Amino acid sequence: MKTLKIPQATVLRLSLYSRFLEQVAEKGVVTVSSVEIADGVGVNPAQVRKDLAYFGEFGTRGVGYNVKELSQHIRKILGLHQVWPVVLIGAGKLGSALALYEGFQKRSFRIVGVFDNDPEKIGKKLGHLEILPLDRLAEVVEEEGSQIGIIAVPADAAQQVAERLVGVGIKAILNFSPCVLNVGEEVIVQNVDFSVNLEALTFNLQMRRTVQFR
Amino acid sequence: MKTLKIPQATVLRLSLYSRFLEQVAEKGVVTVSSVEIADGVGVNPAQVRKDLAYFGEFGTRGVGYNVKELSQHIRKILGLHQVWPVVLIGAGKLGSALALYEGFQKRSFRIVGVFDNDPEKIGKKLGHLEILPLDRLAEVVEEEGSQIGIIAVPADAAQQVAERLVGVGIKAILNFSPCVLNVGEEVIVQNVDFSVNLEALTFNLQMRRTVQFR
DNA sequence: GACTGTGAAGCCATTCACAGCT
DNA sequence: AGCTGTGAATGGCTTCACAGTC
Repeated sequence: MKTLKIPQATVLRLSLYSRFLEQVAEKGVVTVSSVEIADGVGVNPAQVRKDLAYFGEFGTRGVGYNVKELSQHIRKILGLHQVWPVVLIGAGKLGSALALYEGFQKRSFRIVGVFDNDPEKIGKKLGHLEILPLDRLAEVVEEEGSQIGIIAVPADAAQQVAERLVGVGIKAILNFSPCVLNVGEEVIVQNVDFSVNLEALTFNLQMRRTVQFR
Repeated sequence: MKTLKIPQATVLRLSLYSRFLEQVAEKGVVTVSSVEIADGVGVNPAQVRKDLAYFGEFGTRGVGYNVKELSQHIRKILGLHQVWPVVLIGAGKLGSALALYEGFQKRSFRIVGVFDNDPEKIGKKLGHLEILPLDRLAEVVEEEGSQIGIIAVPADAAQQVAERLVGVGIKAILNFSPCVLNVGEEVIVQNVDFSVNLEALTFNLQMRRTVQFR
């Protein structure tokens, strides 16, 4: 077992496996095979086995994988054995929805600060959190030890916010704004871009209309 | 120039090119090179040229691409020369944020119906749209000719909603719920999954702490 | 017999490098 | 000289196929 050079695609799938395993664990299932996991998340069984094999030998030949055990392993691989304090920039409609989303804590994330630059919003509450002005960002990041920031501001402010986040020591950004952020190599960015995904749908719909498939 | 077998990755990038071109068009720029586009969206210039070459020869050697012209071409390739009527299921926090998001119309999408099964919400307004019960779905889809549905409901309802959408003739689904949908081959699904993306961040943060990079 | 772990093969996507046009 | 379009080379990811284990 050696680490280093894990395909990005593998990491994304681990997340899916993890959720699937927690689902079946709730139903009381004790053992699963790679075929069951594969069916559950819509991939090839060999893929599942290969993905897991990057990190060790978790299964038993002839039997399969112990659900609880594998679930724990994957959570640890993904770093979810600890709680991650996250700062959220942008308290608009999307930002508010994210701030109030209960699903984060189930996956081991905790929003520790919500920031906005609109004086109208500052001081208001989102759940148990008060919306703070951006000047308080550095302070909160330091206090809480946040390494992750979520950007939920309009496109024209996103780059500026990104730089600010990097400036206060944030190491990873989840970007919901519809633009490409320009940050140093050392900062990890993941984009959640609905338009891009919607447009993949329209492209394919159009294709099917003009070209004959299978 | 032949169609068929366009890499999925190419389609996603086209969306980025499209947005980038509209940005620079607003600034009055007339011509761009593949290098400028590449820098703008963070990819390799050869990639840009290859992506575009799947669909024709849009550039002029020695000069570059005409911004307006290329922008139009790409919009057409993505199917954005027409307006797409979209139905949205789920009027919770996320659904509401999506219903009120102004960015969709800039990209040629129009939300034509918002649905929920919570009697508390039905009848309330989201912008100019009234929240409707799910029984009205078939009617709206038919009237508006929607082919695209957005799922913004909790995980435990998502599969059921997906089947309902397929049942009324929806051909493509943008899924915001944290689960893998099981629908027929003929339905196109794109998942927007924040947890998966967040967990890619934690994985990488953890990696960097334990393993030495470059 | 059932299922994992894994080398090898196959497939797809990205990047290089250069001919060809302006 | 500058830049596109593209075959060839490379790199990465997925799937196959089977030896190994229970």
